[in-house]
Order: sequence, then structure tokens, then C-alpha cells
Amino acid sequence: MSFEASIAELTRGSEEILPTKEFEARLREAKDKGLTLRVKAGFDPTAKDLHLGHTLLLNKLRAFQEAGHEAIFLIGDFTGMIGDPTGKNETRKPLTREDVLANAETYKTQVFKILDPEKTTIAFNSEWLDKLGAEGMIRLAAQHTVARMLERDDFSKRYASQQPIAVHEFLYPLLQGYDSVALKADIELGGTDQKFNLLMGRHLQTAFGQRPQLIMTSPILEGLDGVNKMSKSLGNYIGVSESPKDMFGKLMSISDTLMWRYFELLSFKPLAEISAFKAAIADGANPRDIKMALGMELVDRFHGLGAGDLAKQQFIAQFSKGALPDNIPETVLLAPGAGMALVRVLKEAGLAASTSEAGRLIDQRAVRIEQQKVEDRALVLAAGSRYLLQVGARRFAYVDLRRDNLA
RNA sequence: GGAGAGAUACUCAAGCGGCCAACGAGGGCAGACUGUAAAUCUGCUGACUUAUGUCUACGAAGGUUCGAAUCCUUCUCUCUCCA
Repeated sequence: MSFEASIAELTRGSEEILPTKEFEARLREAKDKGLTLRVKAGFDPTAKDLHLGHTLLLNKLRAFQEAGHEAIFLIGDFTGMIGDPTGKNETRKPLTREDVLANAETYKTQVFKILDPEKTTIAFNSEWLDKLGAEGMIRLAAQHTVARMLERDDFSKRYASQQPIAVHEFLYPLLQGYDSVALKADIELGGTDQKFNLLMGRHLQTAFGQRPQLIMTSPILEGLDGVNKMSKSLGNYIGVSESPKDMFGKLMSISDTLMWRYFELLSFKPLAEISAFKAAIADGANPRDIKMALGMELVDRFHGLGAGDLAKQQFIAQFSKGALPDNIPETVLLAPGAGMALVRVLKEAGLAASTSEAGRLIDQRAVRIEQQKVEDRALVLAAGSRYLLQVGARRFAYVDLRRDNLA
């Protein structure tokens, strides 16, 4: 690959590179001198799963890796313990070190679905942040002013709208920036919402006598709702370790508009192919079929070649043809007497959050037994049988209702 | 430290001492329609073996009252201004 083509590949899909002009020069310099650049991307292990939004950065990290540079996957085990209380998020529960380490472990396995394990450096920021201590922290804090902290978009917004900002939130960007110092990063990747923190890395590296890193920001991937960023707390995400069925189903549920965004940001398909899809739809093709291609590609990526096609077949069977899914959970319940009220069964089987909700669902004609709609809210199921229960289009369960002989 | 403003369900937000399990909007769930969706329309959105019943809920704890989200006291937290 030519140098120019390589640059194009590395910058593809990125939002912004700062300082813009220096990027190419630095890569050329590395090439000429035979150096590898240290490319850092950090993740706080605040939950068990990585989702597709994270993979934008991983894809990018992988691109650098393929270009021969050193990919550093930084796990923010220290910062994760404190919890980053950004934006509207309610203050996160502080995680224990055990939680963080457990999450970090699952990150490691998930991340290698994209990165090459042989060529990836994994770092934990507790390694240097634990040692920093109060004195180090204060020295770090002395490197920046409150006024400049308030330049950060979410800080200034909250300040303007009289929302609370806790002091430790100011420490966050400092710690993240210090990670770059500790790692001597040459390039740091992050989402556009990370820009302030990424720039902090440059600021601190300069203060510590290092050459400041380049920063590259990626767009923020919208979640399933197509509006908010994909995030665990909003529940609009697709986790990389979700089952093929769920992953495919969620991708099929996105709007036709959002589909193009996902193609642009998540697909590895050449841009020419994506343009061809658009042309096909203009000629009357069904967007559903194009969306299926996206679903297949991503399921294949995370579950192995062939998994995508299988997920697609199951999806068609269940939703297009109304067949039952093949993984219906089965629950055994003990009826206290001759039977059990349906509302209670629905709750116990996990199909409704409460008996009250179950009652409402029955009223709304959303509940089926053996494919037949239920009208009677007070229905009691007789013990001694196995029932197929269904709520709406996607909640299913077999319930084996047994008589409780001990009662 | 002083002065003022505020805290209502998942979020935002309305709320005359009884008609408040609490207007409205968003979100969510369900039904209809579909292409799986989106959009649109409709309904629901505290719990309880489902009762025209009970219990729990308007930052917390007390109090006034036949009756409190609404009035009083103290406390906690947030914001603004002044030091």
C-alpha cells in the first residue's frame, strides 16, 4: 500500500485530527525513521460489555495496528472506580476494585474480536494513578485553571443551567491526560465528546516535557433510537457479545435513515458498494433487505462467518412468518392449589414486571396462550400442564405449571 | 459565614388543604397499520392471588388538621448573589 493510501485508510471515517497538518508529517517521519507510533485509546470498565459504539475506536485502533504501529488498549480501572459522572448521568455507583477487574477481564476477551492479540498492548491506568498520591494529584491540578476547565462543553452547559458540578469531575480530564504522559502516547483516539480530555493530554505532555500527542476523534455512534449516543445507561445499545439473534434483531429495528449511518461507521464494506445499495433502493429495492446485509456483516464479525446468515434465517422465520423463536425459555412453577392466576404466572415467568402490569397487558390484548389471545384478566391456569405464553411480539416462555404437593 | 431560590414518578414539568396514585410533554410498553421498522392513530405507564379493597409514594424526620404534595418546625442536598 502506498503511503498516501495508508494515510487515507487511517483517517477514513474520522471526525477531526489535531493538529491537522502535523498528522501526515508525523506518520511520514515515523516511516522514514522506521519508528512505530504509540496509539492509545482508553475505556473505563464501568460495565460488563463493550457495545458497537466502542468498536468505532477499536476499528480505528486496528487500522493503526495494521499499519505497523503500536496499539495500546488502555483500561481505566482507576478512573472507572471513581466513575465519570458526565452529562445527565446520575452519579454512578462507585465500583469496587473487584468489579472493575472483572469487567476489565471481559473487555479483554471482547476487544480481541477486533484487535490482534499478538500486537496489542494492554495497560491499566491504576498502575501509575495509584502511585500518584495526593501530592501528585495536586501538582497535576495546578497545571490547569478553573476558567479553562469550564470551557469544556458539558461543564459550561451545566454551569450555565445551574446544574451541580462536583470538584472531582474537574480531576477527570486531568487524570485522563496524565495517562498520555505515563504512556508517552504519540496519538490518542477518542469520540468527539472526548475532545477536551484528549487536548488535556497534549497540554499535560507539554508540561511534562514530552512531545504532545496527536489526537483523532471519531463521530459518536447514535444508539438504536437514532437520536442519543449509544450508551449502556440509555439502553439503546448493541453489545458486542450479545447473541446473534439479539444483535441481528436490534439492527433490524433501526430506522431506514439510521441504517445509512451504521453503514458509514460500522461496515467495512467499500463506499462504492454502499452507494450501490442506495441506488438500488432508489430503484425500488426493499430497504429491509439492505438492512439485513448490514446485520449479517456485523453478526459475522462478532460471532464468526456464517453466524450472520443463520441469524437472518431465524429472524425471517420469527418475524416475517410469525414462527416461534427456537430458544424459548422454560420455567417451572408450582401452583399453590388447583391452578394459578395468569397475571401471577406472567410475573413469575418474567414476562411482566408485576401482576399489575400483567393485568394491563391482558387488557391490551397483548397476551397469548398457545397462540390464542387472552381476553379474561382473571383467568386461572390449571396446574398439571405446560403452557406456551407470549406477550407482544418478542416475549415468549414455556411454563410448566405443576401442582405443589407439599402445599 | 450571610442573604435568597429550589427539591414532585424513568426524565422534564404542573399542582387552589379534600375531586391526587398526582395535569402535561418526552421516554417506555402494548394494540392497529406496515416492510421488521419509521411515521401515524389508540390505550397503558406505583405495588399487591385482582380486590369497586389494601398498602406504599411528592428530598428526610417531626408537627398542625377530621383530612397534607400543598401549612409549620428541624434536617439533608442543589443553585444564585455577597464575603
